[in-house]
Amino acid sequence: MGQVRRASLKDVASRANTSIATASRALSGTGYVAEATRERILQAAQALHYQPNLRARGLRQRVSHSIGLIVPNLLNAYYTALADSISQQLGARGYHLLLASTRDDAATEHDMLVDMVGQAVDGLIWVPSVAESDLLDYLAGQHTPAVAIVRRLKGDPIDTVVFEDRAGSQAATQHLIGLGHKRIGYIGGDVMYSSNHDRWQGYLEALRQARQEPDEELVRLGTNRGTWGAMAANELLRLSSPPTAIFVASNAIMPGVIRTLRQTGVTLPDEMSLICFDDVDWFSLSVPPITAISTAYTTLAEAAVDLLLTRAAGGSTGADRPPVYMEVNFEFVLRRSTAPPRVGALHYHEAPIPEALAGEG
Amino acid sequence: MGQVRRASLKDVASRANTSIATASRALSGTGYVAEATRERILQAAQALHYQPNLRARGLRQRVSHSIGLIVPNLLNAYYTALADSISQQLGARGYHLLLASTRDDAATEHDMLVDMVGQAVDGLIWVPSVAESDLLDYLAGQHTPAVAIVRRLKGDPIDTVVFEDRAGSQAATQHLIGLGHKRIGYIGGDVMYSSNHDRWQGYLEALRQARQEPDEELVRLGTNRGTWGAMAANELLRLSSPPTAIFVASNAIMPGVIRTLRQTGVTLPDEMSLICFDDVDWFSLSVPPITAISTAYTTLAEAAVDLLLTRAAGGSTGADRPPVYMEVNFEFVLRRSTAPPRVGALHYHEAPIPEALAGEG
DNA sequence: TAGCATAATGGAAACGTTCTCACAAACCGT
DNA sequence: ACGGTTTGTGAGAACGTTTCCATTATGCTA
Repeated sequence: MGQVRRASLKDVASRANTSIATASRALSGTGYVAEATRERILQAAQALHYQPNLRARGLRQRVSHSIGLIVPNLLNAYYTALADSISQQLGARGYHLLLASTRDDAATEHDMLVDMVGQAVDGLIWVPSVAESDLLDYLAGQHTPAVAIVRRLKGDPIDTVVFEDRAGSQAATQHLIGLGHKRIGYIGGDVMYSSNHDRWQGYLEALRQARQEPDEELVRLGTNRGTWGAMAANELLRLSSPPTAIFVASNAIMPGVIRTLRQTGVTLPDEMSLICFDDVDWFSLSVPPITAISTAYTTLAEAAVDLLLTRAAGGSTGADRPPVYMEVNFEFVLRRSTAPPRVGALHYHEAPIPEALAGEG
Repeated sequence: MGQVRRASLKDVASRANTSIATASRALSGTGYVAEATRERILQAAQALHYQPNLRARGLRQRVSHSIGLIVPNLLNAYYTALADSISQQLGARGYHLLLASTRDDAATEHDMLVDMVGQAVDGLIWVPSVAESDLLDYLAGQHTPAVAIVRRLKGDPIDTVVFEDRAGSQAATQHLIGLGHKRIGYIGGDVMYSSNHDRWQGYLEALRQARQEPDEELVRLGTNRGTWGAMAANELLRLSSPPTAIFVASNAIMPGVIRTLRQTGVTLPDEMSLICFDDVDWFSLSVPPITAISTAYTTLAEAAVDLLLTRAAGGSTGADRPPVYMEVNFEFVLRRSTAPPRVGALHYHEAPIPEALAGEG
């Protein structure tokens, strides 16, 4: 009639003919326990394949050594790289990772967050999908520290680490301006997300600084998806005065843009310059290779984990210090998809609306 | 001097002037509780922002409603798509996801797995990095059900869901053979992993069926990384009698292969046919678009979750039924990177050893 | 030899739940 | 008026830990 459950400390203790308390001490290495007894206990534990129940331990110690990560999805290389990096960081510091993806659905996001708090995570790393959230009060009420990444919350009420969206975007646009472009298109995601908002603003800012009047026609705000890129690029090309360069604000949008450009026979970089915020590996293999603003995922991950764990440790380091706001540097990666504008008008073939791409699902 | 911890059931109960037991019943909706009392309790819970501690609940109920996922990394689109899909599946079924990535390091893998069992997950979805593992005995001892995905364990001792590595590989090779290729190169990962092993075998099998003598010179087994692809492609090109087609066994290897081909000026598909096991979105944007064997991540994820949860539910469905082994279908995606071999010898430029690519880290 | 720190042990409380009971009150059908 | 069901409630055990505390040997110093 072998037991049908995992061996518990009680089992170990009784097999080693000792008390639970002593067994606990022996295994955790704290407090007094005679060498002989320790030996017996260790052996018993070994024999029973004893594995401490971290859930119970967490309950007693009120620390779970686990943190939650909430991202919109795992299909965009953006979040994937982040998750991988964060997972590494946490592992190295003895923490477990609970992962949830929200598909940018507010209700789902709410549920997952509440749920993670329920799981008693020690902290939360969170890509918020909304700028203002009742979840903040909630988190405060539950005494669960959280750090926002990638996207900001209004007023930055909690620790925040984002990329230099505005500055990077500005640099990209300036690059195009510097090449002599007068009509620069912008294809980006929904500006309700701060990252998209800031990139958009960076673009406008650069134009203003160069004394170029922003043309609303040239700005296409949609979603961070390949399908949107295809549509938006099509629209830009059909303008009576199409752009000579396009700044794409997310790698997820790029496949659609490139596809449309190919289908319409517009050549890069002669007839159209193309630059993207956010570098992914296949950009360097594209024909021509794509110039991009590269962001340091690892740095962001490190910063976020650091911030969170310090905050979670609380007490000593001052749990009530004001929220920290950080931006991690971008890097300009010059490749071959940008060049001075060609003189003369742009001609392109009539293109069918491209079919859906394998997007973020 | 407000409380510095989360509100517990006790707090709710005392605020509602009732017992813990009744509060529990009211909130869980089980058993008898008077309407008036229920009202009071719900209000108290609301006021205190009460959130049940799932850790404690799990302890008592011996069910955690969480499952662990162990993957080699999250930078390869392969595992990323899988993780995303599994995360969706689990979320929909009310389960939490604990994620760990091992970097294919056996020691790390061991630790993470033991750790997850310690967390008392209800089950494990696992990409094993070794074919035989003492972890199996361990899992059995801990009564933690697990399903292996992507890679098989020797003898398939537990539920297993993999892709049709062998058949897909065979189909890819047959495609090249059908085009008339006589010298088909193979670039793949370490065959200690069953997926790589089976793909390699599928390739050999196809050759044998076509009465082609496999040439060891043409087979390059290394790692699933871009850097390896670059090296291996270089080696193949330098052969006195180079291949006219290359079968690449993993998407992660492709960037390096393509880079080398570009650098040496070998044109696709005229001078070299290229086909890849495992389709990723940028293949369709490559020049030319890459022919590939596409695998159904979502299907695999669904199957794995189904299998695991049934197993975890145990009892009713027969917890002791023999392990299930499943393969999920591949799809052949014909694009433009494959063509009949060109007559005449292949010429290529001398190429430098390409620098490291952004690989799996 | 008394006094006292040190070493070794086990009992029991606590963490926050759920859930089995026992009990009491109310309501029923005879 | 009586046995029986239904309704409502709370005490307390249990889940598997850690940890505080009390207890007992043991060794040492004065």
